[in-house]
Amino acid sequence: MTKRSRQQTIRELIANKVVGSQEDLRVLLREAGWDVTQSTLSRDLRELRIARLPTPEGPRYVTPETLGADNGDRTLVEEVLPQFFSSVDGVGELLVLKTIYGGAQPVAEAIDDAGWDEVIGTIGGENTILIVCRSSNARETVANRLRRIADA
Amino acid sequence: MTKRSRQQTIRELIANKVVGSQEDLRVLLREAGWDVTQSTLSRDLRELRIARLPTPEGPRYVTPETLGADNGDRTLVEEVLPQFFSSVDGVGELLVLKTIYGGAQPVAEAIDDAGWDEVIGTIGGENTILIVCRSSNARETVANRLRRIADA
DNA sequence: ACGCACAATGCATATTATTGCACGGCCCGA
DNA sequence: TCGGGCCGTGCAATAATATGCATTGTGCGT
Repeated sequence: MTKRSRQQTIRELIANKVVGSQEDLRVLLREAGWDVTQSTLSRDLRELRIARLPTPEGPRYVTPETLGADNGDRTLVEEVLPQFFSSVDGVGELLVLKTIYGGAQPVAEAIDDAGWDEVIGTIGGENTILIVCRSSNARETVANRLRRIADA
Repeated sequence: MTKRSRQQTIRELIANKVVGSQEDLRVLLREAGWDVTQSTLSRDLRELRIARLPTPEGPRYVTPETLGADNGDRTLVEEVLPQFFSSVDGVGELLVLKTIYGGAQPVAEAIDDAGWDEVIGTIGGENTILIVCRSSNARETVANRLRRIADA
């Protein structure tokens, strides 16, 4: 009955159901025994810092934790690189790829998944990825490939 | 002029400015040389998976990546290094800088921001930073510089 | 018990976002 | 060269969200 428990319920609903609008949420809450207006929900969501994320299937409310984790299913280098790419440079067998802040992790993962022969492994920080290549030559190849993909 | 570059610009704007509405974004884009309608932005934001997060100061658009780490303080190497420095060592073009626990991230960022020519890139973990230098020689230069700054 | 302060909420409305539809440009195959 | 399909976009209508203001309830000090 209290505001706090209502907000707790909201958290659970958001985590477990598809909530596309505050009106959706209102209905779910009614089934759970609460009856409040959309205004209240707007304020609740703000206090809970629950974000609204647009998706191909329409808007969805998500918790910040989910937001970080749910980067969708975009694991293709071709898809993710053009969005995050900043620059590429290197020395010896080492390639250093820079991305916009927060982009290193997803891009590193995508490169890993690509399974390129020239690449031995990757390490991603916040905005920098270290790519260890098989040779200096391989480094050039990969660098060029990355540049081409980034420009797509 | 292309959709992709526009979306790239959107990402940067979202990352660096306070964007509270699609109309805000429209204005910023116009200053950057694009002129599109709010409808288009609605679609762009969906494709970019940029979320709208309610805050006490009103709604804000944020990238999923940004959500986890909100650090607005610009930091100078001279400021953070003496505070966190532990040791520096290396081999070949690689420099390994150790800091006290938790210090790697801010220091790595500060070094990035410094924009030293000898440095190709940095990756920070919890208490260790890997610095990729342009050459073995460059590594020496940087190592000495770091030591000097750390002692200040 | 009274009255004040303040949190919580609803109501009405302002502000924002989404979307159906249509149109123009482009690329491709015949 | 001529369609045909498709992508990107604007426009306008619709849907959804945020908020100013009023009201109610609750606790507290006197």
